[in-house]
Amino acid sequence: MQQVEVPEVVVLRLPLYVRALTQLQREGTSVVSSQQLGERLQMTPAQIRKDLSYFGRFGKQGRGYSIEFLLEELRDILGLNGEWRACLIGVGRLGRAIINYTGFAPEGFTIVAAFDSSDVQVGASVGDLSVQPMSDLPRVVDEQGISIGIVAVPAVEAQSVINRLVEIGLKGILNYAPVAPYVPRGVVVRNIDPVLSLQSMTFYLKSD
Amino acid sequence: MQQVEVPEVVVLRLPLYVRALTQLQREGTSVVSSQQLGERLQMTPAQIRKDLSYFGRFGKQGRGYSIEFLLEELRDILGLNGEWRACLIGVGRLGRAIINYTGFAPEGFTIVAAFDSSDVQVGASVGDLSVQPMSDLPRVVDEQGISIGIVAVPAVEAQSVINRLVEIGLKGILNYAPVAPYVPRGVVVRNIDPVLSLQSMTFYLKSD
DNA sequence: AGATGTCTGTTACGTAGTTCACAATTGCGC
DNA sequence: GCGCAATTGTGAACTACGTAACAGACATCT
Repeated sequence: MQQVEVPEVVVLRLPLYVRALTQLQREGTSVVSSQQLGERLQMTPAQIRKDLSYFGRFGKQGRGYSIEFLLEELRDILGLNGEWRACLIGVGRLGRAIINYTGFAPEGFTIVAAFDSSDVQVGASVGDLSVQPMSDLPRVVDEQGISIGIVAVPAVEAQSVINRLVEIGLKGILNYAPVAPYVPRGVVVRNIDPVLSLQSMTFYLKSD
Repeated sequence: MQQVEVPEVVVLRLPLYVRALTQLQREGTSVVSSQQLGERLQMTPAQIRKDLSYFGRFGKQGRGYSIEFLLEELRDILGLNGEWRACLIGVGRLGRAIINYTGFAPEGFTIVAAFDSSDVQVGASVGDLSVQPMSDLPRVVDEQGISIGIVAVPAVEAQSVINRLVEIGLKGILNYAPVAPYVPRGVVVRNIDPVLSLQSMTFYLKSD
C-alpha cells in the first residue's frame, strides 16, 4: 500500500497517537480534531495530519477524526490487532523483572518462553515460566509461534545471542543490553538503554 | 562555549561514542580513526567528525583520535566526570527492579533515596534504601544533593509526580511510566517505554 | 436551501540533519 | 628533508523532515 516509503520517525509516532486516542476514548470522547490531539501530544496539528496522510484519509473535513475508526485503522497499520508472542533470553535480575512487568500483556505482547545459557538457571521457575536451555530455542520459537526476542543478557553476550536469534529467523528484537548490536537488513532492533538516556541528559544538566 | 546550538541528535550520539571508545580502550587500542569508529557504530565517518566538530578539534590529521584524550573530552562535555545522584519515586515492582539494576552505579549514577505515596510502602526496605514519604522529598533532595528524579509510578500518577519533581527544582527526569509528560522548558525528560518500542516494531514485522 | 465556520488532505516552502569532497596537516619511509 | 599515504575539519550540496497555507468538503444554523 505505501507507495512513498513511510519515514521511520512517523512510524515511531503512531503508537503515541494510539495511546492518546485510547485515553480520549476512555474519557468518553468520540471525535477529535488534529488541533485537539496536537494539544495533548505537544505537537502541531499539521504534523499529525501529515503523518496520517501517509496511510490514508481517515478524517472528515469540518468535523475531525472518529476516534473509534482512527484507532482501529492505526492499530491495524501497526499490526496491534492480535497477540505478539515473545521469548526472553537471560533470566538474571533484569530478565526476571521484564517477565514480571505487567505493562506488556494488556497491549498484546506476551512472553511465552524464557531461556538462559547458564545451567544454573535452566529449570528454574520465573513468573509462571520454566527456564529452558538455549538449545531448545529453535524448536520452541517454532512451536510457540514466537516472533519477537527480548534480550536481557550481559553486554558481552548480547551480540552473540542476537546473532543466534536472527539465525533462527526472528525479525524483531527488543534489546535491554547496553550495546548497539549489529543486525542484517530486515531485522528490527529496539534498544532499551536507560544509561544512554541519562548520559545524554547530563549534558543539559551540567550547565546549571 | 557552544556558539552554534548543538543539535539534540548529536548530543544523543555522544554517549555512544563514549561507550565505543571505552570498549576500544579496554581492548588496548590507543588511537582510532573516524573510519574505524564508524565501522563499529554503523555510521559514516563524516558524521562522527561533524559531531565532534561541534565541540572542538580533537583529532590529528593523518593519525586519528587519541582514545584517552577524546574520551576525557567527551566525558567532560557530557558531564560524566562525577557522580550524579538520583531519587526514585514509586517502589512497586518496576521501581524495585530499577533500584536493584546494577548498570547505573558503574556509570556514575547513584540512586540515593526512594519515595512512595502509599503509606503501605513507606518505611519498607528496598535494596539498601528505606522508602520515604513524598512529603520528605524537598528536604531529602536538598540534603542529599539529588539532581535527577526517576519516575516509576502508574501512568495515571506520573504527570502529577513529575509536576512535583519540577516544582522542587529537579531539572532531569527519567520517566518509566507509559505517558508523554509535559514539562516546562529547561527540564529534560527521557522516557523509557518498551511498549512504545514494541508497538513501532510490529509495523515492520506484520508485513511478513 | 444557502450561508458560514470548521477542519481535513496536500502542495509548496523552510529548516534541520547528513553526506560529500577537498584543502590542510601529520606521520612515515627512504 | 622530501614525497607519499592517511586522516582530519569544514563549507557546500543534498536529503529528510516539519510547518504553513489553502482549496475543497462537511456540518450546522437559520
